[in-house]
Amino acid sequence: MPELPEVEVVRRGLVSWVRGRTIERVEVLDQRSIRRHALGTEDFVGNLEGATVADVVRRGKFLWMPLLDTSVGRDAAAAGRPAGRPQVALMAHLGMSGQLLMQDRNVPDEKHLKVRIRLSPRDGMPEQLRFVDQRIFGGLFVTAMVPTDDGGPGGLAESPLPLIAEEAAHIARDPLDPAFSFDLFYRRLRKRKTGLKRALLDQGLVSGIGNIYADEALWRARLHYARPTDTLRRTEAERVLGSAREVMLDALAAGGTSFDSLYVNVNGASGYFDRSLNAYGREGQPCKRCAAAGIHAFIRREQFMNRSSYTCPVCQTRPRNGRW
DNA sequence: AACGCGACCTGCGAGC
DNA sequence: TGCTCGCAGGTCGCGT
Repeated sequence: MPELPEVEVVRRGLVSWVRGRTIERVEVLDQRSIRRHALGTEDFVGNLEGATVADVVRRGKFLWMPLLDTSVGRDAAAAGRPAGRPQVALMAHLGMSGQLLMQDRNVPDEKHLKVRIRLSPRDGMPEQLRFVDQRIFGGLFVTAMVPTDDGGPGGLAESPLPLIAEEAAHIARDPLDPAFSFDLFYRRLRKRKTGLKRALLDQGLVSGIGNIYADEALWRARLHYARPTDTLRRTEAERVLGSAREVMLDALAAGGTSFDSLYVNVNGASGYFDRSLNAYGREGQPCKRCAAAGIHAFIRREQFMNRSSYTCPVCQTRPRNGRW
């Protein structure tokens, strides 16, 4: 469900509610939602209770909250480390259906409420941060903050910390990251022997792009999903990357893409970017660009990578004989 | 290195 | 009405 714009909407919504607040109590209502926390529920809860949220940071679709722990701070000082430097973070991945919601204590539990985090009181702010997840592909876990070789966590809010959550260290920077390097992306792309959409969805090459925005970026760039990456000219790679950046910024401005109540921001509201989609989910409907040029062309749906891909057969021509 | 596939889950709408 | 099927924004790990 959530791709970069949706996760960024959540991050922005969260930051003013949770930064500087202390986690008072954690309730895990479904163990499956913390299965990526290998040391179990007790360890998960123990790491969180008493810690203070320093920030909310994102890379690609991973979101985490570096944690300050006063006791860790004292230990750190004794050990000669800078006091108050986050050693761990609360990591969240929303998977296909995860939600992070800020709720008052009197709001009834959501049907798929998995984890409840009570925060220290603050005037006019909801008490609880709730993790709600229907399909349980997402989850929460505590992870170490480790030094990164590429200069910081990235995301739109550059954290001042030269550390990254360990479980996000294998994720490449995303196209909205000010430190994203097109040259590095293009060099790595040309070395791949694969199709363009597969590459766009590879979070180790470029992060944040999922099935919706891959199809939208390819449509905007007039490129086919199966185009071999090792034949892509620099201008074409710039076009598709620029399109991805544009479409995700547009979606961000619209509050994200929601087809139903599954994707909502931290206040429970849906985004409206689905009205602006040109390819995704539009099977059988006219290609708007072709229609504007007086050509009758209809968006086609095909199975690719065990999921649906939407393309215009006229303006996104399929590669022939691998010759470009 | 790349790819295909299954696993991890619940719920919805279509069709019978 | 109730059943089965296909489908859904993602990631990980296995075998080939």
